[in-house]
Amino acid sequence: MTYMPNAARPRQRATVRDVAERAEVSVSTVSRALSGARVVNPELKARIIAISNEMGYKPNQIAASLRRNTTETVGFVVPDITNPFFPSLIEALETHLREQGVALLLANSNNDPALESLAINSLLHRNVDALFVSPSHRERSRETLESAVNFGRIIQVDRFASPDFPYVGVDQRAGIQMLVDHLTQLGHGELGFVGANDSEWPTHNREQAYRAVAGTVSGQRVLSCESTIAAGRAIGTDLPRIWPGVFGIVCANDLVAFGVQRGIAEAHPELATRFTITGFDNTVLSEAGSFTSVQQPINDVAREAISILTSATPEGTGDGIPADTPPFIELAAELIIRS
Amino acid sequence: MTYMPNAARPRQRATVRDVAERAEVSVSTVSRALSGARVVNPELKARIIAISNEMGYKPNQIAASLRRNTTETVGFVVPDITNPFFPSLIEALETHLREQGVALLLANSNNDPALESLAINSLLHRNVDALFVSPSHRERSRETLESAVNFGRIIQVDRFASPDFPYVGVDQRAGIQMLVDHLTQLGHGELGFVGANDSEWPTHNREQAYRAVAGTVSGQRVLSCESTIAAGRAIGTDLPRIWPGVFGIVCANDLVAFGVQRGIAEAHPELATRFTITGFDNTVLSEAGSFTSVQQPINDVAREAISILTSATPEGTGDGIPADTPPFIELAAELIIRS
DNA sequence: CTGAAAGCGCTTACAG
DNA sequence: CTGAAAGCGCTTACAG
Repeated sequence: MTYMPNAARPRQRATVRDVAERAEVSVSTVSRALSGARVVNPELKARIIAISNEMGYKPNQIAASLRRNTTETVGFVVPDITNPFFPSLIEALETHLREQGVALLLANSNNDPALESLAINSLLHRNVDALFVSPSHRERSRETLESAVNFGRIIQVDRFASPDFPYVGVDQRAGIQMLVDHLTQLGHGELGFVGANDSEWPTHNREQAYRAVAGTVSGQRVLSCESTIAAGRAIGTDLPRIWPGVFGIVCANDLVAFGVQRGIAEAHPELATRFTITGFDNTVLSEAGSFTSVQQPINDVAREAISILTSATPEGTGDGIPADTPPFIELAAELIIRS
Repeated sequence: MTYMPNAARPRQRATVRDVAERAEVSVSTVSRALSGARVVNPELKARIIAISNEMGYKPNQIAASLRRNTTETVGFVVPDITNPFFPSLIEALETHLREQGVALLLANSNNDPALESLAINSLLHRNVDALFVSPSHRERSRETLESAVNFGRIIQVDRFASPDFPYVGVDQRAGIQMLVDHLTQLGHGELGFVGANDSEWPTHNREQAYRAVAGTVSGQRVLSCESTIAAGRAIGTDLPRIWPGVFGIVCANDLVAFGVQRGIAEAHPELATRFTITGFDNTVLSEAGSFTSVQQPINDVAREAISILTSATPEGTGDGIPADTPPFIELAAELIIRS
């Protein structure tokens, strides 16, 4: 009951030394027996393992990290964890990493390049073995990333900001092509695109793809907004006035699509059935709104991103300049059609 | 171009020693100047800071962690990151932690107590300073948690499994009361509850609250299912047959509510407008389905959970038995009414 | 106010 | 196959 600061408390966790003393061997032998890094006499090994289990010994990963210069931890900086796409991606990454005993340090940049910079540096200084990042800003994230170029293992996922680092994402253009084809087949001669947004790589890229793929007239029909439900809703409210007679709407992502759909339903319920709204990312929102969307192969993206890491050639000039240009991988997407 | 393993590469990062040599002082002085842990001659301090910046020196947090026995990292084990409630909670926690320079190690247990056990131990062995966990299972998570009792700083958030650790969540009963009152005021004399689920603390608790709060007849009208959209949808499809004449439906959470709503809309569109479905957690799903839900004070939950940590008395017997019974905190929820 | 030294708990050359 | 020793990069009593 007396005051007892942490430092004065009896040590809670056994160390290699404790195990070594109990087993009457050297710490080296304990370490080797438990890590399997080197051959140890089988009987001795068994005895050490038994004693170690008995004592509930677990190696202190921090000490091991310091010595081995590897933390078995990777960072992931996402721009917006409340966009349901990212939890799915986090889940996929984590599942694959767990198999390799790697843990995930997560940071949310809130689509703010300044916060992102802090987050990236925070994770880097925690000596993550690798850093996955979906850059918040197509242009303004670049500087932060490139200032970390001497740390070799940064992988861009889903969003791209710098050619100096590998990228794994989805083939946006093919996805947009599928959406435009789908709308056309449904009889929508006139199309429009909602959610152009220069700051984010995917929305910007989808806009570009749309302009290239839709017809001359439809290709020019583009509205910009933030990638939020609220922004989409505001536009949806006005859409029949802005583009009279246009009912085929390609949206930059599910957030915007969902908002547009709701805006129309609220302000123009009588027109709702004439519209066909499409999204992108096939999140729970497109399921919610029952609109067509494009499914990214999230598991493959995660696996590919991780494999870049493990397959990375240990070559390099040693001064931070990689031997080859970093891979830029775009995986095929799938159209998920809904009523 | 020649093969050069990592170990042979020129050291990338400056260390205290490098800074000390360049500044012609001892490493102790560098450490003190940069950490501010002790008074250092102001001019000297300024010079050291300048040199350190120039060299781009950043302390290796792993080494500092080993020495100080604190990692400035906390773990958070969530049961289902694809339930939009948890990303919101993660975001809130991370925001508050960031202010204190603490990073978040995230693990997803996928509602699986076995995975959860692995995740908890993985984070513990990484020496997190504290561990937040939303236990996957009301009963089966308990053993895992209690086996970690010698690690003092585990906080249960949103879900409860063991009385040995603090808990912060929402007042489920008050929330359910508000929902029942709301439905009654809308003229629904007969109510039913969908989504009873013994394995999860919140759904179980909400069911209990519902039974206590709804009338004698309504209180017995309870259907069990998994906490997923799909399970809710399956029930929704059958609901008019199961409970004819009952149109006021309290659901265990937004996932179930959303599913029920869709199931009804798909299978019985003519009845859809007669139903009033309510959810819980006020996620994007209740926004999506435009149904009434209960908003948890997520920011307060996060803040409260963190403050338990910092306000923890350093008392204790030193053998893992805390001086008092751990706090059990239920914060007030808010009814969000939608059409 | 500053420095020399110890030590956090591991892993891994180096000898034998 | 095993042990004694060095060392990862810090921080912090201990002396002065």
